[in-house]
Amino acid sequence: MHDHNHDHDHCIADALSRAEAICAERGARLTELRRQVFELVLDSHRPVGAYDLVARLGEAGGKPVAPQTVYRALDFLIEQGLVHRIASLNAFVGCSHPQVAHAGQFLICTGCHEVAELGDPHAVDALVAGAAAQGFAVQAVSVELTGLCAACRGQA
Amino acid sequence: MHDHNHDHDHCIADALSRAEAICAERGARLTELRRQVFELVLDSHRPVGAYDLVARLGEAGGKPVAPQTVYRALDFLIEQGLVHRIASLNAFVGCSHPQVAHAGQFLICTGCHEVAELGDPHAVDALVAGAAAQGFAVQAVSVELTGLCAACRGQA
DNA sequence: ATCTCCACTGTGATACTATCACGTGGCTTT
DNA sequence: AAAGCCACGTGATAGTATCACAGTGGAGAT
Repeated sequence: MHDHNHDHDHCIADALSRAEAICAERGARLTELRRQVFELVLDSHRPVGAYDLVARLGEAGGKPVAPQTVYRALDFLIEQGLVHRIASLNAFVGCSHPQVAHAGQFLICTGCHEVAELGDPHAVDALVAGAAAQGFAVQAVSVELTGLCAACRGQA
Repeated sequence: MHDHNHDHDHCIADALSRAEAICAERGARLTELRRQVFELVLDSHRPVGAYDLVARLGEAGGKPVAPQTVYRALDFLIEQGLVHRIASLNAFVGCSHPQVAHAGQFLICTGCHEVAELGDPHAVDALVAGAAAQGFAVQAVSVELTGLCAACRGQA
């Protein structure tokens, strides 16, 4: 599955504490709802649909939650750089390195549906430079690579 | 508007004749419907929503067209490399260089909403190489840069 | 201590995007 | 001529996202 020999519980706990630190530092309010949504997004390394989150919150929390509520929480988490949106999947993933601001570069496996981040500032710089050469001022970068991860390649 | 000193009518006619040549060569059938959809997509250099196309076909063609019909035509055009899908906008644009197969790299202007293509194979190669270094086999690449084009920067 | 404001959330409706499932007709292939 | 594939028609439905308005509670000001 998604186990690349890592302690996922620890991974989640770690991300949560980092998130708390980041929000505290910025004066952003990581409310209970937002924390719950963040936890659910972190639950796997797979992208999660907004309506999946709606459903899971309904199961877990007792009282059902409206889509709007989830989208608002996601907007917050994305603003804080804790969550990324995968445009090509209409889905969301937890960020692996929320400390440093960075444009997302995602490796999306069609086999196991896991998503990894590729931290290659050089390639992004090249893209931004190329755009600048055409007079284009880049504000946001979205790089999404679809394919097969190492584990899934092995199985095939 | 979107006029960077180019003859847009000629631009469309040119794209159409190239499309016909490409399809003929491959034995792909560029039917009347598909040609109409392609023309509408080319009509501006802005991304067009599928339902925009549905509406415009309804106005122009007389008999209303179902979404499914448009999506099928778009699927065909994308397969042939004549049209690209912009995931971050859920919209479609005509391809500038249908002759050569290429992964799309798009410059999306938030000012005028025009989309240009950035043909920088080097940056893409770097991304693919970076992915390969993690054992990831890339099948498809999506690069979308949002920002301000030269013209819109000038106005601001 | 109270007031006030504003950010957060609740709630119902609605818009927008995309696909499923099934049927029909035409053109190619044999 | 028969078989079969491909494009298209059609109605329903699934999936994604936002609008508009109302209530609530906490942080800071007076």
